[in-house]
Amino acid sequence: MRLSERKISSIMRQRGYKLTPQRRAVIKIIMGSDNHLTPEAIYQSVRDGHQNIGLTTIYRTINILSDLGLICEVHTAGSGRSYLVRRPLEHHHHLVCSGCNRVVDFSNCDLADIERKLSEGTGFKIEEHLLEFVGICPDCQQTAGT
Amino acid sequence: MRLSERKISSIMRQRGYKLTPQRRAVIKIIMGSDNHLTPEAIYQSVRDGHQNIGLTTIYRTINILSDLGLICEVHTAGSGRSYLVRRPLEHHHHLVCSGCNRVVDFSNCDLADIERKLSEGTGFKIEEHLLEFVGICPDCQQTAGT
DNA sequence: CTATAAATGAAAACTCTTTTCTTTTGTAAC
DNA sequence: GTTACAAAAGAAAAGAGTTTTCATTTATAG
Repeated sequence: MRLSERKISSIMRQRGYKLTPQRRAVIKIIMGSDNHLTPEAIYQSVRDGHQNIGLTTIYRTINILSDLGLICEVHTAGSGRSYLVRRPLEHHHHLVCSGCNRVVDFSNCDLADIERKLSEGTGFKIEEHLLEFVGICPDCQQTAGT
Repeated sequence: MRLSERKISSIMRQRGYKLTPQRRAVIKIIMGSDNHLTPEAIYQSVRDGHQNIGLTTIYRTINILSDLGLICEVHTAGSGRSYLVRRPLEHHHHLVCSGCNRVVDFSNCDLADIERKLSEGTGFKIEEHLLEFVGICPDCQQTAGT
C-alpha cells in the first residue's frame, strides 16, 4: 500500500487536524512531485497553482506531516531542509539526483551485517542509521553529455 | 598516519593561512575531543580555556578546516552543524553516541555491492554516499541502566 | 445553522551563520 | 630586531531559515 492524497487526508483528519484548502494544496504538491522540495519551493508551487498561502502555513503543515511520518527529509540536500512524500511505508532509503533533485527509493539496505560487526566491535547499542546515495539520473547524464 | 595539531598547523601554513593563537586554540579543542562539537561548543571551550575569541572567528576557522578536509561534519546531530576532526584520512564513516556525542570511526563500509545494484537498477551514476550510525555507547548504556 | 476550537496570515522574534568594516597582528623581507 | 603589508580578529550589522505571537477567519461537530 502506498500513500495517496486521500489516505494522507484521512490520517490527518483521524488525528484531529482540520483539512483546510491550504493543507490540501501542500499535500497535493508534495504528492505530485518526484523531487525533494524545500519549504520555499512548495510555497512557490502552491502560489503558481493560484492558491494563496503564507510561508508560515507551509512550515506548519510540513511539521505536521513530518511528525505523522508522512514525509521524509533528504539530508544530502544543501543548506536548509528538503522534503519528499513517504512512498514506501517500510524502512527505506533514498538515491538522490544532484542534477534535478529526483529521488528514487530503495528498501534493501543490507546494513545488518555492518551493524552487527560495529555493535560487537564497539559495544554500542545501535539505534538507527542514515544512508543516502547521491548521483546523476539518466536524464541528467544525457543533458550534461551534450 | 593521523592528523596531529602540528600536522594541521603545517597544512594551514602551507596553504597560506596564518597561524593565529585563535586558530591554534580552535584546532586544539577539536583535536582534543572525541565528540562532535557545534560552533557554540567550540566557542565555549576556547573561552573556558581562558582564551578570548569571537564566535565569528570560530565560524571562519571551521570553514577553513572544512574546506581543507581536515574536519568532518556529523549529519545525525540535531539542528545546526557539528564537527569532528578528521581522524582516518581514508574514506570512512561515523558511529555516533546519542548520549554523549562520542564518535567512533569505521572504514569498512561495504556499500560497493549495494551501489552497483542501485546503479544497474536505476541508471544513476552514483557519486557519493552518506552513511552514519547512531547508538548508545557502553558508558552511556551503564549510566542509563542505573 | 451555530458555536467553538483550530488554522491562517502578517509581523515580529529567534537561531544560526556570514558579511562588513575598522583595528590588530603574523609573517616575510630587510 | 624592525618594518611593511596582506591577512585575521572582533563587533556589529545583515542575512538566511524557521518559529512564535496574536488578531482574524474557518472547518467541522452538534
